[in-house]
This record gives sequence, structure tokens and C-alpha cells, in this order.
Amino acid sequence: MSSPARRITLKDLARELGVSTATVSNAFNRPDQLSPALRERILGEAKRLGYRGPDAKARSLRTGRSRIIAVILAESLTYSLNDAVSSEFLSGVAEVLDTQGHTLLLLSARQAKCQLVDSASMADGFIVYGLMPSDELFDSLPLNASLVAVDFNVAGHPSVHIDNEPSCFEIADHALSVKSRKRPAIVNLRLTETPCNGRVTPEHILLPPERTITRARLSGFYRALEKHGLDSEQVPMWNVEENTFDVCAPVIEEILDLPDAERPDLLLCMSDRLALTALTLAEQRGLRIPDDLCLIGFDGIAEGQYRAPRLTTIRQESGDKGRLAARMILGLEPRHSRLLKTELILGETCH
DNA sequence: CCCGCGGTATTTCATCTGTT
DNA sequence: AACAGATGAAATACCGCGGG
Repeated sequence: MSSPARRITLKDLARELGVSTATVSNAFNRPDQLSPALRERILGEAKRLGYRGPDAKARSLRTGRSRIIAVILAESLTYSLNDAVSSEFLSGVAEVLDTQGHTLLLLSARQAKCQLVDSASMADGFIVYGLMPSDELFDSLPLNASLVAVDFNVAGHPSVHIDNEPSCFEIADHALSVKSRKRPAIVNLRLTETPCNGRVTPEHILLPPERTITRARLSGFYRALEKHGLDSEQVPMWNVEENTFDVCAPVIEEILDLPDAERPDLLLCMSDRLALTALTLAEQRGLRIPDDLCLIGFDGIAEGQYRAPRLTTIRQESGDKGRLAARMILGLEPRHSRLLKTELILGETCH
């Protein structure tokens, strides 16, 4: 009867070979620390005995590192993997981690706190994506952990941003310049203090700029409206809580189904998803784009550029964002805040 | 309270080479 | 013969935590 076979360890192998554990460790991790002949002997014996190499858990116990970088997402994992903007961002992060021998741990701030904190403890660094800073969360992360914030500021840590206000000014300015639009309207993304899918009324309190990036987008729109002699306070505004077709559609329908005289002739949308939803639903209603309704988006996702009419929008390079954040975490890039450029894309939905 | 899990980083030691 | 480096390998300390 054989006793239940315990997994063979580095120690067993060392004893078997009559060398020290350190030498076996070096055979696997630092070939320059021992002679090629001895290394061959060790690796050969390891293979023969079925030793697969140093155990990852024990290694990180000793080194204090795991080669795992965690991305903490504001949204659910499902949304983040499906949404064009955030999946492109994640892809950029993954690309850098891949080449640097690191792996990716995806966490959502929507998970139960204790679960999130447990998983977080194994990461070497954190990229916090689009997340409103909550002290409660940051206090629970490992002390002295390196952290890079994306789209938000986290006190004491570098961040990666895009120029939301100027780019929204630029595109709204363009939209208002090409042709006189009498009834502009704004479609917000998650900008009210209390969740709201629909018309934003004066009772609604808007989130302050430090709580959401869309507030900066709104400021850009407002500045352009004022420049064109419009009272921005009078411009009707709708709000959408989640950047998916299913959540956008009812709000957009509410706008498009207004009587002709009230229906906006220009929609300043804070995302391409919003603009594309409007495009789809407007076409279904026989509205001509851009003659009856002019649309602008934000993000520059592929879906908006590989269809006709092409969306007029602001392209942000989400992949670059991810690559930069990852490089900063790994120390391949100086750890100071960066502002990435965006680009105005002149499509066919606004001219 | 302290040991031991399975490893690694760092320091120390023992030999080997080459030079005067 | 005496000794300085160079080199390969071993000794040592330590990681956080659960169980005796």
C-alpha cells in the first residue's frame, strides 16, 4: 500500500540530489548562480521525479510579490468586458502585462467589499478605472501598494486622464457652427446625484466634477453653447444611468417621440453608445441624419466608424490609456499624472 | 505562543586560478 | 609560498498565517 502521495517539493528534490534548497531554487530562477552541469542535473532529476517547479504561493509568501496587477473597475465585470471603451482599455493593460510577465486580476467595485479586499491582497499594484474615489475602499487596499487612477484623481497617486472639457467644447462648437441649430439638447451619462433615466429637471442635483468625468464634458458643452449665444441653463437635458443600448433606448425614445416642434435638432451625447442608440432609433422613425437630427458622440468606438453614416465624435485612445496605466504601475513610465490627447472625428452625423 | 508550510534574497564560505 | 580575486554553492533569515 502506498501512502497518499504528497506533492514533491523543492526541499524533497534538494534532499534527493544532496544539494541545498537554495541551489535548486537557483536552478529554476537564476541560472547564472550555478554551473550549467549542476543545473542540468537538477532539472533532469526534477523532471524524472515530476517536480513542476517552485510553488507560486510559497514564492509570493517569501518575495511579497505575485506578478499580479489588479484592475478595479467601477462597473460590473460583465459590463466592462462588453463595453467597447472599457474592453479596449483592458486590452491595452493586458498587452503590457503580457510582455512583462505579469497577469491581470479583474475586480469590480460592485463586488462585496470583503470579497474584493480578499482578492486585492494578492496584487502587486492597482489600476483604478473610472471609479469614484471612496476612502473606505482605498483604506482597505494593502498599505504602500502602488496605484494608478484612470479618469479620476486619487490623492497621493498618479492618474491618467483625457481632456474632457476642451474636447467637448471643440466638438460642440463644431456642431453649433456648421449650421444653425435651434433646439440643441444634451444627453448625459450618469450625472445626477440620484439615479435618473430621463429628463433632468431643476430638482435634480448634478454630481460635482470630482465625482464624475461627465461633469467636465458638460462644462465643455456649456462653454460652446454660451459662445454661440445660447443660454445653457435653458438647454434641455436628459440623463442615462448605464451606457448600454437597453438602458439608453427608452430615454432616447422619449426624446425622439416629442412633437416635431419640441424635438431637439441637435443631440450632444456624452458617449458613442448614446449617439448610436439615437442614430438607430431615429432611422427607425424615418428621421434624416443629419438634416432632421444632428448627432455627436464621444469615445470614437469602432462601431460608430464602420457604419453609414459615420458618427461625428471625439476619439479617445482607450488602448493607450490602458498601456500607459500599466506601464506606470510596472515602473516603466515615470509615476506622474498624464493627460492624453483626444481627436475630433468629423463623420456624417453632424454637418 | 510558536512552529512549520515551500520557497527566495542575501550573506557567507570553500575552492580554484593566477600572479608575484 | 603567499595571497588576492573570482567563482560556485551553501547557510541563514525570513515571509503570513493556521493549527497544535
